[in-house]
Amino acid sequence: MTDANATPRRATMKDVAALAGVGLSTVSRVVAGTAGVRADKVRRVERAIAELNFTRNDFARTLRTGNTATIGVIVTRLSDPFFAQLAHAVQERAQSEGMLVLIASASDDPEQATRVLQSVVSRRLDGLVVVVPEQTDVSYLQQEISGGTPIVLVDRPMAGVVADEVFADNAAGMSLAVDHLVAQGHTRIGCFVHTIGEFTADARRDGFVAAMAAHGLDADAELMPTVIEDAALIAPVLQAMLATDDPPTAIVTTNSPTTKATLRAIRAIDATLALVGFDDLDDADLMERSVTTIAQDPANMGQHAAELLMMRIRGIDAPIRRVVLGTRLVTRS
Amino acid sequence: MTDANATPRRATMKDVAALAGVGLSTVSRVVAGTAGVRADKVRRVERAIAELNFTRNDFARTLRTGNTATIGVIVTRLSDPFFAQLAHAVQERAQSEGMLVLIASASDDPEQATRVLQSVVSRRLDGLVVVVPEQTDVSYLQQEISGGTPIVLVDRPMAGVVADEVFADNAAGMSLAVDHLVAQGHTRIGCFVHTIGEFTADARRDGFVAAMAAHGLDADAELMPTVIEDAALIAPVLQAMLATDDPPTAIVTTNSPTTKATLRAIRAIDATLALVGFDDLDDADLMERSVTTIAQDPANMGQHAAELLMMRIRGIDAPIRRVVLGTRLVTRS
DNA sequence: TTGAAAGCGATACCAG
DNA sequence: CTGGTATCGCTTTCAA
Repeated sequence: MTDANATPRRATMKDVAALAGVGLSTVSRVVAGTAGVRADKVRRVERAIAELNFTRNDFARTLRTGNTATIGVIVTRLSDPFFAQLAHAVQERAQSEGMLVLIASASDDPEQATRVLQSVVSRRLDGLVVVVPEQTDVSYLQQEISGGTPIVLVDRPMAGVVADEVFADNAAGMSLAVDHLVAQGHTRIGCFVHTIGEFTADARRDGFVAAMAAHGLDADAELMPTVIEDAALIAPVLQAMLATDDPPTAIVTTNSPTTKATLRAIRAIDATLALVGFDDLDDADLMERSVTTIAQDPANMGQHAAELLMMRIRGIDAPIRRVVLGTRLVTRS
Repeated sequence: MTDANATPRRATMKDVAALAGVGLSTVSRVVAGTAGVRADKVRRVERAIAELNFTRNDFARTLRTGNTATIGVIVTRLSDPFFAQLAHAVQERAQSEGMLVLIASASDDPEQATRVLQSVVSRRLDGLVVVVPEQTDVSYLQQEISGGTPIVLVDRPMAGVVADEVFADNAAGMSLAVDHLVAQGHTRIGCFVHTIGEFTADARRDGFVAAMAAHGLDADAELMPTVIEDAALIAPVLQAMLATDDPPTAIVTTNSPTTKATLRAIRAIDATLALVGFDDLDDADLMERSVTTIAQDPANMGQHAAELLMMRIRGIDAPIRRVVLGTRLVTRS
């Protein structure tokens, strides 16, 4: 209240020590909760802390001790609910261990992702959960790992980085989708692949082909276009497919934007088709057309990633682990 | 590569200086990009940096300079898309200024929110964007503000904290909703309020009442129940309303979970009703029943919050500002 | 232009 | 039990 404008310098342990009439080390002990300080001194220190409104400077502490009690989560786009949930789960888990989580959003642009990743890495956090575009330059991550900073890769592997990993079982998921459709009598099934040359897209596409083969069915390349996640572009492709002699009666998609775009395309050209989408859709029950989906569980992925990281941070020296999480068929008719 | 297991100590500026054969300060200057170092020395230092794989320890830097180049964003739940988008927008804006963003998710539980908030505050970041449950204990935030850490409150005010604020114009939004329905000929309009005693809920409810009054219509208390965001609980309430002599022909809701729950309730009891929901719905175009909404723009809110914060961080000493952002009627029939 | 040296605020080892 | 004191790694005068 006195000296209202001049930003009052924050109290340090030295100030507390002076006011309490004890040594600096004693204050440090009290703050750290170390046992072995006489009760009356503890009280005096605590009173001084309250009076001066002291909070310890974590930067100094970190500089001295080297640990940050913080883990970093870098996801491609936080505005994507999948990643938001993933990040949230990591945070919840880490928090229960008293750690803080620095969440950073990297953007789809590999250049920018590299910068964000760099700036997080330079924070020397205790561990990192990483989901970035596959083209991102992550060469220095390996150095971090060998430098002792544990890293967990989620959703997709990164070339040149050997680390613990948490992935969805993409192939099994596609198998679930195909099994479901075949059980309903479909034999001409198409697969809309969201992109090419990326881990999840390729894995799901391959999974589709394998699942079809397992049923003795042919995965016709004509029915497996790589489609941009845009209804206006999907509609003509779909229409052309349906105009052939042997049109598909069902479609499987490889991610949720594609599922939504396909739903819009189907509506636009008023087609009749079964559809199974990879990744669950929120509020699918409210949709005009029911959609069966293959649900991944982002929260579960986040928990596993956090778990793995905590284990490494605690110094457990187990071999590199790859956790592959199952998916679930959510049937809606 | 040599000495593979013993975690190699990270190189420091001192190491770089030694290898490059220059003084410590020179290395610091090169790293900081300060002008006035002879080109050949710059080169030598850079070579040494590359060789030793040096990265500056930000904690030491922060300890010395006092600024973290990091802002904190605390939101109630990151798994809520609204907040995820908000946080993402802050991050994008901050990043373009070279700042990092620490995003923390606080949970709906005020106790836990308090702890998260505390731990973020103890990080002494350059600024904070805060959205926490209204019951959260934020007494110490005011100290932070007077201690020089700028804070921006988003979405809702917090008792006892005088800071810059970014809110949606809740009353005007409700007015948009009512105007729209009245223009369609509705006069008996209900309002499902998601809770009581919270800023947004109260503001929207009051806005509804005022908007009705502006049309000379009565906002019947019977038609303004406080409903839990659950279709099973809303259905009987709605059914009872419709069974009266003078049933509503339209409903306005005060947030998106309520909108969705109401959609489900309407479907469950097969009612015929117009509906306008506060907060836009993703993929509303794919829904069985079209829903007109009042859209807030979380990204815009985030940008404004970041802008305000940057301004304060730069030391602009303007009076406290309250930014009220407009909402938009998204008509779907 | 450059280097030496004094801190930033905590921790932790050592005597007492 | 307690209090000095030497760091942690960097920035920033201050002289040279």
